Amino acid sequence: MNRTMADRIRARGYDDFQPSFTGVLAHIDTEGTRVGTLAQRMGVSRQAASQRLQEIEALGYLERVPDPNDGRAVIARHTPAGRQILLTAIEVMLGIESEYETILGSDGLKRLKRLLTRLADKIDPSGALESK
Amino acid sequence: MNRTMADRIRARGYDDFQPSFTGVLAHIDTEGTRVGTLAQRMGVSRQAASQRLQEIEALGYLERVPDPNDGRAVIARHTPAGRQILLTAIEVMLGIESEYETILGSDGLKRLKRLLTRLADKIDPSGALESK
DNA sequence: CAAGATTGTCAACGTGCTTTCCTATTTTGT
DNA sequence: ACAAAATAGGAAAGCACGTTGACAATCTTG
Repeated sequence: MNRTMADRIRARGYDDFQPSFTGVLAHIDTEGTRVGTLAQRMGVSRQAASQRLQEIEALGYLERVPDPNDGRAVIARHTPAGRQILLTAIEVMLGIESEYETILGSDGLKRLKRLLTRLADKIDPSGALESK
Repeated sequence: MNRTMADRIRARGYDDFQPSFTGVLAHIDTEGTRVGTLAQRMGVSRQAASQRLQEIEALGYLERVPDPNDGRAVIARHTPAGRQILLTAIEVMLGIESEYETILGSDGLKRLKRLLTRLADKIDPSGALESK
């Protein structure tokens, strides 16, 4: 699904969009999000999150600003272009979901989501990383 | 799930087992399977399949023999050690499934599988590769 | 206020894939 | 029968995305 999303977002003119971007964009809130928090939400290391962030920043969809409350921290937030691409991504996602709904039926899709959510919540609650 | 499997298979003494191996091992039938067929089943390029095959062969779980019916082709098949590890993998998989069953209930797991299978069958029937 | 913890990053490397190019064999059309 | 085309497999290079280890800067504590 993620790959399909990336393909279609690219097809809409965002040539350099990578599958890994969806996770980043989706986990940054409107007021911006710190790198560590983002990494946690994505279930990857801070370093990995930082790398994606840099790539996306280079394309102009995000910017990194120092956290006023913590000199160590950096806050990533959407640029206008980023909000634009986010809207596109949401459209694309809804489109894909509606295709799934055609295949599974409205109830089927709902049940699938519920089952997967339940599983994801119980299993490996925050990824296998912080076990360290 | 795949990562969990690999972790547990490693924990059972197969130190060098990689997550990508599950797909390979699972798609090779008892009489052996040609590289191209395997690639198709795995949904990757022949080259990728060939690479995994070489890694697994180096560890002694598979062997590659020339196809007697086609001088171009190569057949990959399990070695005794390969059948051994395959049994382990199946045990591990059943273990994981039973954990899922605890979370979702027996009916829940069955429904989940059915929904996912239905989706997988309709979507991208043989991977986005052979569209080329 | 020194000792320790936390935040982010750089650098190096691992895994799993793709693409491009190539050889060896088989199949086909005439 | 045989050249032309198709097919099977693989080597090499590169890419996407992650990891780990080491580090400087800043914050928090005893």
